[in-house]
Amino acid sequence: MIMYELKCKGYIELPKNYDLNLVLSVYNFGFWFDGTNCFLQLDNEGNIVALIDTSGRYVVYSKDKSLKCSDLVDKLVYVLGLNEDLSKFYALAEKDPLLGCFSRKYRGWRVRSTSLWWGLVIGICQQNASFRQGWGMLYNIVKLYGRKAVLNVREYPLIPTPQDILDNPDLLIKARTGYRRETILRVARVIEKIENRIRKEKEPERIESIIKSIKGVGAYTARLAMVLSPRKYELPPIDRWLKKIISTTYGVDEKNAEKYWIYRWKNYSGLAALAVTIALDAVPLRKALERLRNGETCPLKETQIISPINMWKHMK
DNA sequence: TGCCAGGCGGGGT
DNA sequence: ACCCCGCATGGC
Repeated sequence: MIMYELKCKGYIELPKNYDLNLVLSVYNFGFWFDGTNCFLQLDNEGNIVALIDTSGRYVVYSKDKSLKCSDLVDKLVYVLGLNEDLSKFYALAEKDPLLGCFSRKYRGWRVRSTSLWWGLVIGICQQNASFRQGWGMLYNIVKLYGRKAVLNVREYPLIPTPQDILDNPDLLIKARTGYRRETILRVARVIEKIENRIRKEKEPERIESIIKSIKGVGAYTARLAMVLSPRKYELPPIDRWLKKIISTTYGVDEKNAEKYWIYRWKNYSGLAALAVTIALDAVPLRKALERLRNGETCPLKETQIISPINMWKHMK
């Protein structure tokens, strides 16, 4: 249990074209977001966390009381992407057959960024599994390892640290991660070194290749983690699902899908890839292709199916 | 029941 | 550069 010494309170000035409710909702769990209040972990260990509501009122908590409030708030601003100008991305999306609707109705969306460690675990859990299965694994991992933050009288689950997982690797089996377990353990062992090597790198290709040096982490996982953690969008995480969607939508051969995607989305290729999963509710490939045929490229409002936008309602 | 998924690496050509 | 297979698990 982590207790906190320092509290910094304030009110976020919300930028134009920024939808905080959307940012907090997408790809979140019910134990972190309830529709109004959101718990955010701002570091690897959970020593710095925040509560924020959809109006922008926040409290940042730190275990170390010698830290400065302004630095803590900077972390919050970064995680929420408050300084990120995506007007170019949404301009490209406007006339796109996949993301046209998304750009009109959801242009307030930003990535809610996480640690590189957790970004990689997210990617690994998506490998060769459906959206629902992958996020089920992640839910199990957070719940089973049981790291917690105590704020006021409430407890919030924290992401297990790499050490937590190395201390009790068998919980990964219980979390139903299957053969992905070995890859998660390899990441846990080297993540600190990887982070240090990446720190001095700027080029996305270099960063990707450093991350890919971990066995079991390929282009898809490395690139997804680059989108989710350091907000680097140049390289798209393209899996079988998106590859097929690209080739049917734009009429390009599957083996040219990535090249075409980058030509189309420039330095926002990674962001666009993630946005498509939101726009199509991450439905399995068959259904996604059917929806494209019917021109249904906006997220659905119905709450029956679990989707990136409403999974917080289902996974509490 | 027996497939087959938002990957990946190893082993073949 | 390709192609092909197996891999835990869950859903259909």
